[in-house]
Amino acid sequence: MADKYEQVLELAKRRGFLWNSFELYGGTAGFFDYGPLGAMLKRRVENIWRDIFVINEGYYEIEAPTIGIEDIFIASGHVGGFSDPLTECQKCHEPFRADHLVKDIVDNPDTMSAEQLTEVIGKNNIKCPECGGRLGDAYEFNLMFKTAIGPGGKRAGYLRPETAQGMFVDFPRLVKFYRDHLPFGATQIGKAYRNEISPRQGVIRLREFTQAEAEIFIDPRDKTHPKFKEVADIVLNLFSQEGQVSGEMKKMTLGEAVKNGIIAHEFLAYCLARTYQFLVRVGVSSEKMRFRQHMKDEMAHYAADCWDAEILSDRFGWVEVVGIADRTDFDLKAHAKQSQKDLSIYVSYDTPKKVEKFVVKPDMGILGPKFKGKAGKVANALKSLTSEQLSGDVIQLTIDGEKIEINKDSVKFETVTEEVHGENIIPHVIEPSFGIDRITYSLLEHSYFEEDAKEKVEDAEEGEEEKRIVLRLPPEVAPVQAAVFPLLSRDELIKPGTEIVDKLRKAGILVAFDDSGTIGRRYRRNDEIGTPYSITIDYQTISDGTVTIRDRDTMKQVRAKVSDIADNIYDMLHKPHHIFE
RNA sequence: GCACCGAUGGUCUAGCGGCUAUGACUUUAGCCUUCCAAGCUAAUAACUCGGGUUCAAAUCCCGAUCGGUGCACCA
Repeated sequence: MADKYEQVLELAKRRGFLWNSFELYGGTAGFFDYGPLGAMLKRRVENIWRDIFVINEGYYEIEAPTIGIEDIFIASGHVGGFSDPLTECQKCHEPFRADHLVKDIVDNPDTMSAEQLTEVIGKNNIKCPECGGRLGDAYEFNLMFKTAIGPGGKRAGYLRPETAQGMFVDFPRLVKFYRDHLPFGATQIGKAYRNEISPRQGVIRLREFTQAEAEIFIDPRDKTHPKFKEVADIVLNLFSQEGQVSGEMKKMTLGEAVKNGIIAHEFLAYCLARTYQFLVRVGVSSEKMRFRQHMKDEMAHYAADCWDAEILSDRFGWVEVVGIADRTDFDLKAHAKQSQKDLSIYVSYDTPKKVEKFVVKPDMGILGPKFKGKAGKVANALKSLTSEQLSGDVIQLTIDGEKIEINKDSVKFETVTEEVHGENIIPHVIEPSFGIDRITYSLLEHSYFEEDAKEKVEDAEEGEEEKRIVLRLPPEVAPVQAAVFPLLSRDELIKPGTEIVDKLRKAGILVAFDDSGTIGRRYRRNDEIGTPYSITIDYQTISDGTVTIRDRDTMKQVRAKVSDIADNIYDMLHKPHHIFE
């Protein structure tokens, strides 16, 4: 029996949503093309993401290169950590995970370098598990695609394995753009690349994929969110750390979840809410969606909390489509270290703090001429003294083994109360990271229905069952937004049809015109690509200037005036079904 | 990557050493047709690729590629 994945992919291939890449040359695993309808669908999904995160949250979008330089990925840990140690049999050329071969001999093979692993393999005389041949030196197989920048191959470049680093690297510029004010965020929608050893699961695991990521920089002392109230009552399917131990999912409001400490803080919970709204809006079923918290050992050591949005797919089970993490200051610190640049931001206190400070002011006008080259050292020595040590008439110092006496007139000191208005901190980062391809596949699967069509039509004949394939895409994401059909392929009906097509196109609506075959067939053709509205021109159109508009999901029809057809369709794309109610 | 299984028009499929390679649906052109695909006529369109065995290979053998399943892997 064909499962849902098979059905969806068959439709996707046939109608131009998804194609295996390079099919002409036999194809290559891990790559997919978006066909005409798929590319449009994906764009619409991305634009809804922009509407939520860029327009409504105000996290502007940037665009960084897809190739990164080595420093970036040394800082991010991808050069060192984003790899597996392999060793190859010299005889049968079978590759093995080097750390797995020695796991019975040493305690923590996953922390060992390739050289160390080679040594262990040599000392213990480990042979190829397949043919008993000698094993070669262990080497790191990095999951990043490597390339060379410029001629000569001297500078290494890597295809980015995530879009996130672009925002981190631009941090100093972003700080200025947002005029030194936390919180702020930047987003990026773009391609990322991972040279998977063995990609399977079709469109779920790709070697080249599209990510939509936001990096939101917040003040670590305040992880509340000003708009949290708006989302506190949203109920989500939460699969917490505890829940995973007991095997229990809980429906809970975000307000409760934060209050009970299940979600670390408001800001993260807020991101979960917007993620939920995004996924529902593009057509993922809320019934087949959950938020799963990373287990302690699954989370990166620096992460404060991490939740994945997962969708239930027929074949693959629960699939991660979004990761939402509080990454703390890890990334900025790593880049600060690697680049030797200060990546902190000055934050003001609500009320200035009064700080008592002991200040020593050596009088260089006296010390300078007296000590000449040593004056600097003397001054520094004085600055480190306490008020007791400075309070005598004569102050004793030892500089370079030499005893020096200084008159009290040469140095002034006092305790002052200073107002401190703020401090430099390294922001924490909240990172929602979306796998656009997986989301696009998910909504196709969740929108795919095969149903018995006869029940729906009013004057249907009893008896014969007939299958109708329909993609119940939200009108907002449907690639083709309206279809125009002359009831019969006759000139007197075709002409008003093409006029309506023009009208709709001028209104920015993607519309298809179809006059081939029977009307029923044309409805079905459009049902299976999710076209939400079909407009049919009949003889009544000629006499009274009305057409029928048919709703994809209910197959109901209403008559509407040609004169305001563009407004009507436009409204319905954004406020679904209203003229059918 | 390994092991097992598979690969025939756009889709599904028949063929299992000997043909001009089945059939259905789709698509296209035309006819018919006043609202939910499969009425009529016609057309287009396929043996995954490379070797080998044989007088003869879609069919048998080997390899590659792609796909599925299990193992491994999965920031």
